Amino acid sequence: MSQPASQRSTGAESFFDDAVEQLRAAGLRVTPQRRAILELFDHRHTHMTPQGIFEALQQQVSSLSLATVYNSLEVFEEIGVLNRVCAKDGQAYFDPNTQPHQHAVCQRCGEIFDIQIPSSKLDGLVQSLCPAAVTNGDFEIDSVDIWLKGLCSNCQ
Amino acid sequence: MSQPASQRSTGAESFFDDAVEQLRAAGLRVTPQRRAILELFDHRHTHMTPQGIFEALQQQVSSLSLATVYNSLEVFEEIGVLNRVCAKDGQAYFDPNTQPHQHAVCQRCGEIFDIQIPSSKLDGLVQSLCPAAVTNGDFEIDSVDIWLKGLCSNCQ
DNA sequence: TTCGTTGCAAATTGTTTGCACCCGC
DNA sequence: GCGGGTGCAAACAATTTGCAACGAA
Repeated sequence: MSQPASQRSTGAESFFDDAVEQLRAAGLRVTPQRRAILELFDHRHTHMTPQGIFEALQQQVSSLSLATVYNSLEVFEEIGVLNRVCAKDGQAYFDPNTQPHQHAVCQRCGEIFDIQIPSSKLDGLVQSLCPAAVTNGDFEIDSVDIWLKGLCSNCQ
Repeated sequence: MSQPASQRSTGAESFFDDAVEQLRAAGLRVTPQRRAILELFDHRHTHMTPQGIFEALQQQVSSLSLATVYNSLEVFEEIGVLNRVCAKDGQAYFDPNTQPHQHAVCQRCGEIFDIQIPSSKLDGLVQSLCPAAVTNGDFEIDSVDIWLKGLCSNCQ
């Protein structure tokens, strides 16, 4: 199958290049720290916590501050380079996949996986939930967040 | 419509009575503090945070400790009297509805509403998601967590 | 009377903030 | 050089824990 292009409106090649471009477009600076965080997401294309990012980087980036990691992640979220994902463990995970998608969490290892649900299927779901779905009268549904819970292939 | 019975295997009358019965059945003590928390859930049948419960009760229950609230909630969760619900705001909410159900969150006021989705419909959804839904090969789906995001009737 | 529970305060954990110094543009 | 960014340490917020006193069974 053809790999889905993950670029945004800018049309850059990779996640990293695209992110740098969006930083510049927003008038923000491309610092070594931000570069390092983006490169990390470019290599491991997974969901990571601020703490995890910090630990992964403090070896290579001398004197990196956890506060800077938080700061950068917030910036990345604001310009749409990363998505903040709040898992049930109370921690914030950041996701380089900014396309609409859903998640599956392994109940044993805690790893978060992306799920691509065709928007048509999702729309159908929302439609089927709409009528009298919410107990308290009419609730105007804006979006749907689906979390599958179970076991990943490694933990089964 | 007939109101759905919310009792568990014990067959008690109200949420409060049922909860007390389950406490005793588990060999745990029914203290004034635990009673107060259960009564609060019995009156306001909604989702509450530990802090919110504490604030609601410290007026009537002299010298109630926040630690006790946390402690009691953990006990209630363990014996199946309450469900812990982790919302996106990072806070833990506790839900007296222990039947399988889904949630809708108002993006403005933050209130959490229960949604009753027929299990047949939910099964259908899982079925439709199962085949090749998860990017990383086979993921063994155990349960599904659905969060509708939007505006409640009050905030529209 | 006994042992589960409570209250308090201190410890943890995740995240934010204030501020002087630094460096990308 | 300017002004945004960084690092550090302190501040916060949510939650947990240690321990002596307490009280439900």
